[in-house]
Amino acid sequence: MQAVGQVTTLSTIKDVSKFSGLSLATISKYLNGGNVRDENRQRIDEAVEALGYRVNRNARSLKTNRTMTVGVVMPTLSVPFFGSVLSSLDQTLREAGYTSFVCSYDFDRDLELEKLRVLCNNNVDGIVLAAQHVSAKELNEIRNSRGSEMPMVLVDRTISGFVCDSIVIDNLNATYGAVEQLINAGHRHIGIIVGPLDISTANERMVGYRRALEDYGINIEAGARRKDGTHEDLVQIGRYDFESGYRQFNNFMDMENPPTALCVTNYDMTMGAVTAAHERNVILGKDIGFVGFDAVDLCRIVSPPLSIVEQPTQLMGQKAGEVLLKRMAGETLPHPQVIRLKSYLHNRIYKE
Amino acid sequence: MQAVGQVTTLSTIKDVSKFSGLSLATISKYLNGGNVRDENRQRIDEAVEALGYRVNRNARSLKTNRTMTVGVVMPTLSVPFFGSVLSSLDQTLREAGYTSFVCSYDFDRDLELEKLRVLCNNNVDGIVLAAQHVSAKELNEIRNSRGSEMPMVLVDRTISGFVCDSIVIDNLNATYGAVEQLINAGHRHIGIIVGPLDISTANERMVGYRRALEDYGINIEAGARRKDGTHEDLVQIGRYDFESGYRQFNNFMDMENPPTALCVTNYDMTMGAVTAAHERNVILGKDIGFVGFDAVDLCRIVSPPLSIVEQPTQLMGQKAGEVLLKRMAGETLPHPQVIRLKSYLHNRIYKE
DNA sequence: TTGTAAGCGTTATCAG
DNA sequence: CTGATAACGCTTACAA
Repeated sequence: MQAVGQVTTLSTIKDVSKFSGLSLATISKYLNGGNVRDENRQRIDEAVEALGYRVNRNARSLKTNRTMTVGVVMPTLSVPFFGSVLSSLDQTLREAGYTSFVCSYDFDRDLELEKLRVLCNNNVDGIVLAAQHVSAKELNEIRNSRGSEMPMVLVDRTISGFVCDSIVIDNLNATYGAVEQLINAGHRHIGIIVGPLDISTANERMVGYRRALEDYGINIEAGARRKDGTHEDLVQIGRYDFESGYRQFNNFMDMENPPTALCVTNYDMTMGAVTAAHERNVILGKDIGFVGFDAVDLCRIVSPPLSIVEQPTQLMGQKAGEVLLKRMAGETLPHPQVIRLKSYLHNRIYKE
Repeated sequence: MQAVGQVTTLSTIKDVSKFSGLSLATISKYLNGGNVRDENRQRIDEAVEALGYRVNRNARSLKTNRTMTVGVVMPTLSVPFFGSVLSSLDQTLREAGYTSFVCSYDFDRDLELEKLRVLCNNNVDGIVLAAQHVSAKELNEIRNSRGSEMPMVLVDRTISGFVCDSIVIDNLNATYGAVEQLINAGHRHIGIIVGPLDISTANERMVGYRRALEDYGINIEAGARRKDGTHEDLVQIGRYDFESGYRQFNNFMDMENPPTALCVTNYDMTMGAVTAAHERNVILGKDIGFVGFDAVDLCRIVSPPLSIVEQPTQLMGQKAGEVLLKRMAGETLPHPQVIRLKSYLHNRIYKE
């Protein structure tokens, strides 16, 4: 090592050893909860305090093969949904002594893979992933890219063909229930704004919509024709963002024969739709039947109040943490552990 | 090592060495961009491929004292503002070969400190922090808790007394400009909803408000009296959340002598205020002068359009990355490097 | 260009 | 209970 200025080199166990006159082994043992003579206990404490010693977690990890960290990979950090999941996930893991590090792949395919790989190389003890583009094959490869199988839990979104612990919402029944409520309120001409169909949640939500209509004997296409005679589609596919909700809502309203009710299937799109409705002076719940997603704040405040599907984000994070902790502790559980959480329908019927 | 089941133990350079018949040194050198004979190049590539070798970054870090990772600590991951900063920050760092790991302290004081400490112990090469509760003394301690001074950049929020590179908004002039515009539009009785004053941004925004009024010779207290004769305060302190904006807006409207114009100083509070206004049938920009913050989506869509202060979140993340990269590269720059970014006032004057 | 060997800061084994 | 000592997987002089 060269002398580079006045660098106060970080103190190690070796320094603590010199300072206290005890051996490395004794100190390490004590620092890891072992028993030492009371007198030595004090000497070590003093030395640690005096030198400002802090364990080098890299060195420790190299030796123990554990980092006590968990990697979390999310599509974005700009939407409240994931933030809320993260918060309870982090807390659950923290209570067990783990730290979680979050990465966003910003909806990007390559980045999704890269982030996962980097985490593995950094030796996290487990991974929580809200997956989108990555394939079952790639995930298997990643999971086996180290000695023992990397503990892994999928949240919110799953990847078809990839057998893995996962915590998801019962998306199918979420939209089923929402649409059913609209049907019960007398609607027969119901539209839906869904997300990109390569995302499992979007797919499932659409299936729930279709099934509800089927079960009640309603033809999706019925009555939806454009001026030029072609069919109008009551299923509008958005990108899970504000713009999509805004635009697709307007698309619906501009139809020859607009739906009398609408189901909008995530937070941002719900915000977009509500904004568009406000702008057009369409009163949701009154002029048109409406069920949104996630925007629970909003439904309390808008008048008349909106019907909203609420997803248990906190619980999702907590469950994900719990399952991951078990896997990391090496508990043998049936594989995969799939937990499908129920969403809650805030049902607000409009009354004159 | 004991034989624990069928664990395919992860391959190391040693394995690559055996497989290829070359020495550790040669392989390491090649893997780090050094020159080897073409023939050996191939043998190594083959071995790496065959064994699925991946470098153990812990071991590497132990040796090199670099991890090529950056720790980012934020108050929350549930608001779009930080998500947007993170996105460009991550990209900037990634282009230089660094990976960023994000932690949220969920507005919690203890957690804020803990996250910083854990990151240091994990040997990140640098830290980006949006600080709130932590003191200058604590930050100095953290910055010096290792050999060389830990490169560190503050974003959005600063800590008084802590000398550090920081990328912030010119908050003072942001509200100054906003209030000035309201004054120019003829308002003399102007209220503001600010955030918690222990957050630097909130403080600065309030100062900007006060100074604008002073400069134009307007008395803040003028005319604001409650029914019981006490003063009403045109400065309402919220918590930077939706609820605060909603409630404080209503507080203002319920005053004996409500302000004729309002400045609301972050995204969530702006959303709350807009919602409350909508609910009360108060038309912002027409019935009452209004300038919000951050909610650029909204101002495009609401009618009449809102005046909004837009913060350059992307640029903030990018600049933070750039400064941090320089520090991590050991460039000698004047310390501290403080970059104060201008916000942009979307000025929408209401016309009948 | 290649190989040998030392050492990064820990933990863990095994005598004392 | 304590203390030498050998790893952990990698990088890096230095020697060949």
